Amino acid sequence: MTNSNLTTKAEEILKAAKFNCTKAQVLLLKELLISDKPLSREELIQHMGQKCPDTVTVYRILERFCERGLVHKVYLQSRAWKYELGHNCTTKQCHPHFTCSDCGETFCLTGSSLPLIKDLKKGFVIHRQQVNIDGLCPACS
Amino acid sequence: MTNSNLTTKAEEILKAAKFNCTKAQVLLLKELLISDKPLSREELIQHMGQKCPDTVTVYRILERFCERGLVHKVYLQSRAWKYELGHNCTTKQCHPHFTCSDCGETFCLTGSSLPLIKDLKKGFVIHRQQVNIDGLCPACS
DNA sequence: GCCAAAACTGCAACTATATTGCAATTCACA
DNA sequence: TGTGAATTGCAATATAGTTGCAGTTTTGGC
Ligand SMILES: [Mn+2]
Ligand SMILES: [Mn+2]
Ligand SMILES: [Zn+2]
Ligand SMILES: [Zn+2]
Repeated sequence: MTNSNLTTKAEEILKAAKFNCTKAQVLLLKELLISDKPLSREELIQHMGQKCPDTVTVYRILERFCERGLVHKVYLQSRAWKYELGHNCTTKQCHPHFTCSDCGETFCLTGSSLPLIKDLKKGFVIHRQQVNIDGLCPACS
Repeated sequence: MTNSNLTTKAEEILKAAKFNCTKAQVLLLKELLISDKPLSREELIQHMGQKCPDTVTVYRILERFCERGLVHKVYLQSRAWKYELGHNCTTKQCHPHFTCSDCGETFCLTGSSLPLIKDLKKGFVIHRQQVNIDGLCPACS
């Protein structure tokens, strides 16, 4: 996809979700669109290079995106939160993630899934089920 | 279980895992033994009261316990890590956790489980699978 | 295109969480 | 009981995320 097509796509997504097409939001969304794994604030900032908005702005954009479900936080071993688009997830279930204990790399297992948990006691309402697997990746095993 | 029995139990566990029975390690392990959910460093310190060891010591003990598998870190929404004994978990799978988006309470779903993920690409080696569910607890739904 | 209101941004200060270095203390075990 | 190894406390430091506020950009109506 050309950079210009990518920009258009990002703008369309923002409009559809009723976000303003500010430079910072478009730039950040483009990074999320081309990533094949969840990214930390730090990683996003590195990828965005010189045009990168302020750290605080990055956090605030991510928070806004999360509030409306455009983006998910993924809770992994790393101390820093990671963020990814929600588009590979069903209503109640995110695809599983695999993190290598050795090299630290995280992989999105978009092809795999587990059933939603059953037999929850009365009164529990599931919003989203996340699966995280620790282990060794092909490069490290 | 009386407090003295609990102490004995903690000491036995420590010895079995080749840990020294220091005051701090016994005290901390006792807190983990009586908890029905994963606890943060902050929560552990509050529970331990005046006899509580230094914050740094708490972190270091937890780290040592984790290294040898006595304790697991649980990765939840909260920014602070949470810790629990590994004794409710099988080799490759921890019991699922449910965290209420409203009140923030975390529940150990020791009665439920999901199958281990299948069809992982060649070369991936699973160490541990964690399942985290966000939603509403009975009190909040 | 121009304007006002709303949304967004950057900077500085701040909070929360975890780590490191090092000297002092405690523990296991002979 | 004495000794080396393991553990601990304290102070300093690092890392991750938040808040307040003034200034800028964006949108939507004209
Ligand atoms: Mn993913
Ligand atoms: Mn648990
Ligand atoms: Zn690896
Ligand atoms: Zn609740």
